[in-house]
Amino acid sequence: MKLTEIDASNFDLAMTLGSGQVFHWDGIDGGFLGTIGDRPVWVEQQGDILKIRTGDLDCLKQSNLETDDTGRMVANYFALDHPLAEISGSFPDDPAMNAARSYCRGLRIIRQPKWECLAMFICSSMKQVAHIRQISKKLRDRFGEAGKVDAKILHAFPSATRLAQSSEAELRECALGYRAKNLLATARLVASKEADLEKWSALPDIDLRARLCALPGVGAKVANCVMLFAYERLRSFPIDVWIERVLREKYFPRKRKVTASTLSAFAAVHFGEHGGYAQQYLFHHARTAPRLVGSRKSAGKGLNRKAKARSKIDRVKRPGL
DNA sequence: CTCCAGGGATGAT
DNA sequence: ATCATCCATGGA
Repeated sequence: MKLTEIDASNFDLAMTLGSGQVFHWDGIDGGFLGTIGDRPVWVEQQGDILKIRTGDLDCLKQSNLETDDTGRMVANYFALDHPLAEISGSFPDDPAMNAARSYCRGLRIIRQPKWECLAMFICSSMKQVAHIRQISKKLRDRFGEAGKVDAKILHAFPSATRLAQSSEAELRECALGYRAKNLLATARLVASKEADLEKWSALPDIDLRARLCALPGVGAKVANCVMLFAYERLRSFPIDVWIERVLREKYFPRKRKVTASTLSAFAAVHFGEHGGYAQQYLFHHARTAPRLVGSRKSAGKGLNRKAKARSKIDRVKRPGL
């Protein structure tokens, strides 16, 4: 097995893979094992160098050394060509953004395969990252093509065609719950090319978002994730509960009646042309940065044990913690 | 506009 | 061990 090395400055592999934009990489032996499209890959960062080992899928043996493009393929996937200094320099200068910017140095928005990204974000609805990772693994192990890097076995993400041939019951066995129906319906649209994901690359943001939102299981949040992580639309600003909390706390403090559309309109103008990057930095910072002692104690928790009737009150209080 | 299904991990008790 | 909480979409 061949080892490839490439330069990767201003890049933090572990933070990038752990920031909730992609769900299938496993940390192993100081590196990460996963797939890039159909290629099994093991990658490890040592300073400004990425060390890479690749394998093949069992179904297509092709160890073709003459046309080896491993380095370019990996550099493209991790978007090492994004001008990160320029991008983070374009973020607004405000306290929340500045804290996230310095915390997330080296975090990149990667270029994911479109179908895989769309499918996983359909599965992500109402799920937390740990659980989405399990869904990804189950779908891969059950429906994906097997391959290996050295002796390590792993599976590529199944094609839309393959999932279109499965059943809702089979998908439910992968812990998808009600998402199974949406994933299956969307897989069929994609497999039939009624939804031509590659062709949609040519559409302007507005039209692309409209097409994505017309797919079963895709609303504004999922569409924005797919636009950002698979279509390189770096303005797209997905708003989930974490980001909503950040926006309300940091940018609309002590204001009630801030609607979802107010927030997305604000985000579009405040964070600018690389808003998606800004969003990812704010998201990762909010989720993983150590909190000050005392500020993380949930004041209302002891009170809401039993009464369902109180859940309404709780909901109003939550964003404040 | 509001309400709520859905289900497995997670953290509090 | 139980129990509340986390969560996006789509339909009532």
